[in-house]
Amino acid sequence: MSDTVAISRRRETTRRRLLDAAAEVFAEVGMDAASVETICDAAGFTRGAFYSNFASKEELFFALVRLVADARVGGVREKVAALEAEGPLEVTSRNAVEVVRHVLDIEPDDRFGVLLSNEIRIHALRDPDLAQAYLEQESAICASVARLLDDVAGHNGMSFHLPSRDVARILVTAWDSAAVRGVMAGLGQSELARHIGDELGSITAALLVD
Amino acid sequence: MSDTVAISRRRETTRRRLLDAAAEVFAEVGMDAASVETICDAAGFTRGAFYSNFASKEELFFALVRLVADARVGGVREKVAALEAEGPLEVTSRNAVEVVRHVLDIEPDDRFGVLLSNEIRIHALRDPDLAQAYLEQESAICASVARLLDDVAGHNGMSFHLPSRDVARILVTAWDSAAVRGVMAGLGQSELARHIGDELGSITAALLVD
DNA sequence: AGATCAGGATACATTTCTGTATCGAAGTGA
DNA sequence: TCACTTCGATACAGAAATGTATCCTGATCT
Repeated sequence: MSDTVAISRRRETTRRRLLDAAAEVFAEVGMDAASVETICDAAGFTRGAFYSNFASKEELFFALVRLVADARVGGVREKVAALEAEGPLEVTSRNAVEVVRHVLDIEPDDRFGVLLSNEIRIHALRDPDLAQAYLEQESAICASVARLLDDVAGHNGMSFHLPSRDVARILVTAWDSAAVRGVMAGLGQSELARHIGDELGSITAALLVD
Repeated sequence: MSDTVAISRRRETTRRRLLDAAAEVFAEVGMDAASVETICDAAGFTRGAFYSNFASKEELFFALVRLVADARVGGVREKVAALEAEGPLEVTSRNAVEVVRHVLDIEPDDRFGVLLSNEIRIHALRDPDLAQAYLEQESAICASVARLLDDVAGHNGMSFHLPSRDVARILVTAWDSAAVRGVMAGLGQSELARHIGDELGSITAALLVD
């Protein structure tokens, strides 16, 4: 009995290492340009291990998308919960920027994350299953952000020019596009974060009614 | 003399057909998943013609990106100029939606266009040269839109909560993301256009100060 | 008309990738 | 300790893609 357990454990870590390596390779060169062998090299395995765990590169990609989506959504939920637990945030239209910096903190995306999520995005544009997963993920994230916005605004007697759900979507969208521009401009980790923060801050301020 | 002219003309149309076919194939399956042969089939040529015109698939891709970028920027400039030539647009915060529908008209992007521009985008994320081209294109488009916004707002004694350049960027960004969501949701041409229009309209209204 | 040449087609050599079938090592239970 | 199982490594065959070298056609000029 402990037999199968130990064995599945090994299998699990192998799968995981392959998935991690694949994420990196996919981010770097894209899913289509990545060969199975390249992924295996990066993971420190041979193709034997790969085909023992996945039927194809596509199957691995699907698994990876699920993993990433869950991680993202979970991460946002967590951070939002943490923010709310810190007690009511003090906000005025003046320091809205600071609040959004907190929201930004939700996902300190670096180059790697931006590349990976855009890789997922383009494949979701072509595959209905992936599209659904992508839309659900985005929707879940927006819902979390919207809740946070409601909370913050409510505790400060403020509101937005749009339903919080729309504001959330705009912010998430702007965050993504700012990240893309930042990566293209070759910004490093910290510059990237500040760049995104500034952008989101000014948008939030503009959408706030006080 | 008319020799070389006629010959270059044939060459030009061959190049063009290859570029058009490539655009379609790239949009459909992505640049990395597209084989040179597939592109040639789509264009009605063999690989001989291809390698007689391009050194590699990458070179063709670069040429295509330039073409698309120029077309986009030019298209936006044109439509904006046309809108401005129609005379001062009447705008109130009430019909801001309608004005933005005009702005939307700038580029009635269908599924094909969305796929292609996102394909270009992800490669630009990985290639510095492409990145520069991409950023310049976006910048040029935003500039046009910003001019239009200034014009419209000026003629109506209104302004925005943000510099028009920022508003333009937000709108272009939102437009892109709405298009992506629409394509993922499987919307057709007309639904897609309305979806994007609604989105941009409400954002514009929210950012308008009257 | 005949010569010439550009440009696309054909044929070929090479590389790369995939997927499967088989092997061997390491860990586990009796 | 010995048989057994699992799982990753190795070896192999086939397919697909690339790039080049050569051929062929049709248009142009004298």
